[in-house]
Amino acid sequence: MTAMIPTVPTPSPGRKRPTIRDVAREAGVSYATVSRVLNGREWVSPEAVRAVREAISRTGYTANPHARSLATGRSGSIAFLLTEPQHLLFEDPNFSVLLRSAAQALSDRELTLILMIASTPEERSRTIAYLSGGHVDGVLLVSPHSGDPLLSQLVRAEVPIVACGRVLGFEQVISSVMADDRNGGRSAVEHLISAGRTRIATITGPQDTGGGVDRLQGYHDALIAHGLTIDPGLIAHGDWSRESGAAAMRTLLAHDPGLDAVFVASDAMAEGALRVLREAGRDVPGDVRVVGFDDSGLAATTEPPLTTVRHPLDRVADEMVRLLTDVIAGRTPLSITVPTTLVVRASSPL
Amino acid sequence: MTAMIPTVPTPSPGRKRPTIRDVAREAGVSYATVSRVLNGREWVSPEAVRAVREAISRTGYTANPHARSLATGRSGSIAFLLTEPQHLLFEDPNFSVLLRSAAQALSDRELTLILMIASTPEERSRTIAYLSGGHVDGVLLVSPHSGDPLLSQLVRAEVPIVACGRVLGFEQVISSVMADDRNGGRSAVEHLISAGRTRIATITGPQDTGGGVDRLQGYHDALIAHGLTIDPGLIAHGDWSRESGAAAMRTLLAHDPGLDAVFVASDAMAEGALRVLREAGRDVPGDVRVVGFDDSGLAATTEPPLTTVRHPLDRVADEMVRLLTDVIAGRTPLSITVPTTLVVRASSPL
DNA sequence: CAGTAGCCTGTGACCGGTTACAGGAATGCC
DNA sequence: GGCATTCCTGTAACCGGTCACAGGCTACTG
Repeated sequence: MTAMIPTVPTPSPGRKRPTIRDVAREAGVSYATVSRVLNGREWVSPEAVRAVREAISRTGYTANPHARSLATGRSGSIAFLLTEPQHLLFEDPNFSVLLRSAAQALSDRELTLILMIASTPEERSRTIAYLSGGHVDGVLLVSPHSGDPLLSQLVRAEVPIVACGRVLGFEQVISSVMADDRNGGRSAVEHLISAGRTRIATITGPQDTGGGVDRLQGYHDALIAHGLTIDPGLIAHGDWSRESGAAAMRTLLAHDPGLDAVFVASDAMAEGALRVLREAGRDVPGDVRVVGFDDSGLAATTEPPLTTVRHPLDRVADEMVRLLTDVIAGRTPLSITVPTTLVVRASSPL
Repeated sequence: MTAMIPTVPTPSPGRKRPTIRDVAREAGVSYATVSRVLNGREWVSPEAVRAVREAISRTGYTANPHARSLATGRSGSIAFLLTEPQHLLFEDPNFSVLLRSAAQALSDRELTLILMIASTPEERSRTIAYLSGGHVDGVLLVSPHSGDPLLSQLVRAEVPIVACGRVLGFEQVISSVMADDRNGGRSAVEHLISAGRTRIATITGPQDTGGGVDRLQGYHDALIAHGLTIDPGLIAHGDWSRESGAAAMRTLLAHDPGLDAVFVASDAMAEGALRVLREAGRDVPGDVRVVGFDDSGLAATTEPPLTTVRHPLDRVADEMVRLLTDVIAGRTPLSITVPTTLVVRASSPL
């Protein structure tokens, strides 16, 4: 398929842009007819269509988006809202990938992506005002924490929302798309168990996020299913960042120097954990096997490359956008789960 | 400064949003007066101001952005346009940092950031149509290549633009903000020279970008200033990506196995180069010193940590936004350079 | 006291689309 | 031929703001 790039007949500079009435005059029809041709949902005679089409290309007309938004009440744009504290935002390639995929999915539907970052208090209040002010048709919410007051304010303002990840406590009001965190976690730990490891630790994410809770639950599931006991001392918490992963790993090693595997709930934290293990003289995967979560860009380039659970963010973004258009159209809240798969690399080979 | 988060009195759900006329009725004034209070650039009596203020908070009024845009001809939004091929976009934390900083700078000026990614041909044509359609007030252009047809189309459409990095061939028509690439490159290479290295190679960026050309020029400057000869075999080209850096390093080693230093024009490429050097059994910095460019998030975590030229992207983003508002206001094209500094780490210590 | 300058306010036109409504022309059917 | 139906089109109202203009009121000046 050769992509024809239409050479837009730039409206002669200086003069102001042609309006629908200019086109109408040029085509010898009324402006309502032009509008009808543009939207194509009402009956228009073939000749009129042709005349309008020609007039449009002759004048280089493009619709004024603001006028259209005013008349229809839709803006054609969607906010991509990040609420994580600043330093986490871009350390992990995850956000970037999700952003890129969302941009693509929206663009395919002729929607535009407005990026909003609400880390600081002023940013947050500006964000609320903006979003409830009707600037956007809907919101894509990234990794929200359940206690965040932003959530209830958005819900109150009745802005259509789809979140990435389950929003604890808001399952009935906020639609979401999540990876199958629980089964992903379970399969990661089962992989470690089937390699014969028995003193398996985990570094989890924040317990006020769906991913944090569910991945830990998967860890429990696997241990219990295989008759292993759960040692609270082998469970450490992080905030998804590298540094928190490193710190958690230090804690775990202090508690049990003989642990022989770790399931880490994000690749960024796993990267920190690997660093600490290396510094502590442990061989990975010989002494300690490590499995991460996300299969982000990092995973292939850590030392050693990381076995991890693939979190299909492109799929997630796609489903989020699809779901959001449904929610905008009036659908009741819904949660969608997309499957995960284990990607085996050197940090825990087959 | 305590950040007061105003509790927006959400307009009672169900009923539709109050308009300026509702507020006017409530306050007992005409709607024009309300508009005046809102914009605050005309004389209004103190009592009227108070009455309107109260009516606004009582009704929970917020202005309809589309109506305002239609009337004023300004949208209040800026496009952040990425034109790099997809795989490069998010591998390098640079883009993310620039994006984050730009979002911040725009938000401070009550402008919103619309993210546009134009990698594929359809995306490009959609982008052109969108941008020349008057949806946005201006465009922030990231690392454009000089041959890109998008450039001339945007210029033709008279969209206000500020680019990140010099746009070769468009210096007179497109404003830009660039790091001091040439002096940055020069200082990097002088650092290597002062460490006594003499067979200094370089891996440059694309030669149709300002950064690519200028950083290479800095390399030339330093060698010439210190009486060293320029060996074309010690100059290799990359596309900013890790892989291209690795490939270029292999080429260089093949040409001159005895080279004792490399200046790499981006950290991502430097990361690839370090990997190849390690595989080739070279000690860094013992056998080969390496200096990168950008001081991106990668630099501190490479093995060994990378000495690099700091590219102050937060400053750059800030200047871009400031300049763009000027350009929108009618300023003639202008180029701004922000200084760089050398950050010394283990890959080429003092 | 007339004239004028400075405040303040309301009316109405306008931005550029969408869409309800009414009506004209052509066709089909009795 | 009369009438309903279907197709097509134009007029006008509307979306919710901004802003030019005209005009009223007060206060100051000569």
